[in-house]
Amino acid sequence: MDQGSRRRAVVPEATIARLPLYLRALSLLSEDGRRTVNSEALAEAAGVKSAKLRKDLSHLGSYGTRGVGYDVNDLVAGISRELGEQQRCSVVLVGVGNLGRALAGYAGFASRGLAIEALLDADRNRVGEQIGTLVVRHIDDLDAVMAGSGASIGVITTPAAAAQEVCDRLVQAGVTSILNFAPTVLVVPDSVDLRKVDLSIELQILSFHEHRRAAGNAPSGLLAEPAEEIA
Amino acid sequence: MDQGSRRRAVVPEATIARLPLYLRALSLLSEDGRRTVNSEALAEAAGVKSAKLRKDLSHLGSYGTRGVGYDVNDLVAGISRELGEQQRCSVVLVGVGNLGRALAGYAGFASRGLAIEALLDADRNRVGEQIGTLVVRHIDDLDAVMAGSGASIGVITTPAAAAQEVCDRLVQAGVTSILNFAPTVLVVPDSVDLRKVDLSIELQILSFHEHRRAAGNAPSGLLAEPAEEIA
DNA sequence: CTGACTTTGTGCACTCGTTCACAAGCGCGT
DNA sequence: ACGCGCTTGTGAACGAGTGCACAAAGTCAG
Repeated sequence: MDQGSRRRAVVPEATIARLPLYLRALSLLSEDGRRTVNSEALAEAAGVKSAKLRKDLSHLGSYGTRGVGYDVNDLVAGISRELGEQQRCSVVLVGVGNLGRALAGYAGFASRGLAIEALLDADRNRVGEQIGTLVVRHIDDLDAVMAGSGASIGVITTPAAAAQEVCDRLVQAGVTSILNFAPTVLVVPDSVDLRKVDLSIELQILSFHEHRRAAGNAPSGLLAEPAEEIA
Repeated sequence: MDQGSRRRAVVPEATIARLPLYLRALSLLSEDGRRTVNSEALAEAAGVKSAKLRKDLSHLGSYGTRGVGYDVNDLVAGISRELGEQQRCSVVLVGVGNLGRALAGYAGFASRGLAIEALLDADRNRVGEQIGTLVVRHIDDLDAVMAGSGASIGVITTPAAAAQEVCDRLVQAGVTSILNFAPTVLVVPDSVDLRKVDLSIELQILSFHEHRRAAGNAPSGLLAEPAEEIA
């Protein structure tokens, strides 16, 4: 059975991470009425080098035409399929603070096949609050929510102290992928896919570069030669 | 004299990205009263392998004692210095939507030497609103704000459509590092350091793995081995 | 003081990802 | 019909990062 899965043996992780980028760039092009686009133009729109773009796309098969470029619609379809947007993936979000609200209100999800099915929180004061089209439910309703939605992805936007417990409950409820925004290290069974986003770290990295830039401006004498460093 | 700048020739980018993690783990250990910690324990607390931790730390110099481990306080001081937390880095945040609010309220910044100095928005309805200790100001006040704070880092949490214009204004106002949360590709002069965080992409990556898991159920061997160690 | 034990720091091999450069392939003009 | 000029797809070189395994360097008991 080698249906369409000839070349799709392995798609590198780094490539996967860029596909949504390409998809977004392609959507803009499509709205502009572009029918085809070459790797140079698409790469620029996505903020990558053209060679990288071509190699990435080559991993999902041959969607381009030499001498012409890529058919915008075909490519959108191809990438979408690769990302699994056919089967609308249901998401449960736990922790309706500012960040949770931000994610709940993010328009990009729905159009990408990702539907946030439920908002949960441990704070009874927040339960019942309406956000967008959803109503916040209590975390204890998790099992009921899961039964109703068949969600398989959980998003944690709780304070760090609550994250591990929430994580455990999500796992027990049958969630198989978890996206953690809480600034803490979570432990999950090997069978669960765990990703982490740490908003503060990005700023600290910038701060580092800022710092180094300032330091690098200093007189050259400071950095000097390694000279007698060894032994 | 030759203070700490002996070995700091080059610190790999990947290492820098993990330093905040170590710092957080160390803070917890410090609060628990730990005076020293070995690479094994710290690595587990930070969610990395011990060898990686040691190599990372070795890039900032020799903060460990063989046979004992690392002095928690020394290490905190060393990493903090490396990250440039001495000079409190001022941050200007533009776009006070849900995400902007979430970042503004994030407690972790202040304790890491990162101070959000100002919140700006283009929406006059939001101007004047108080968030934490700050009052939202209009984006047109940017130059005044910059003059008063000397901020060098800008954070963009506006809708995608407004991001490039905001970015340009930040650059013109003298910001030298920008963290972009808007789902769009920004163009900046080479002299400006630009980083990007795309919240929706992370979810799409999870969705992909979810999809693949469902689709590619086991051409090869069995899944996984029993869980190893879950502290 | 010495020897055994612990833990760091690091050389090396390996994997993963990026970049270059170019042959293969395709459409178009003539 | 046919070569010409584009653009893709990809082999190969390169570079960054990871993990292993061990020697170096310290502590501690006796």
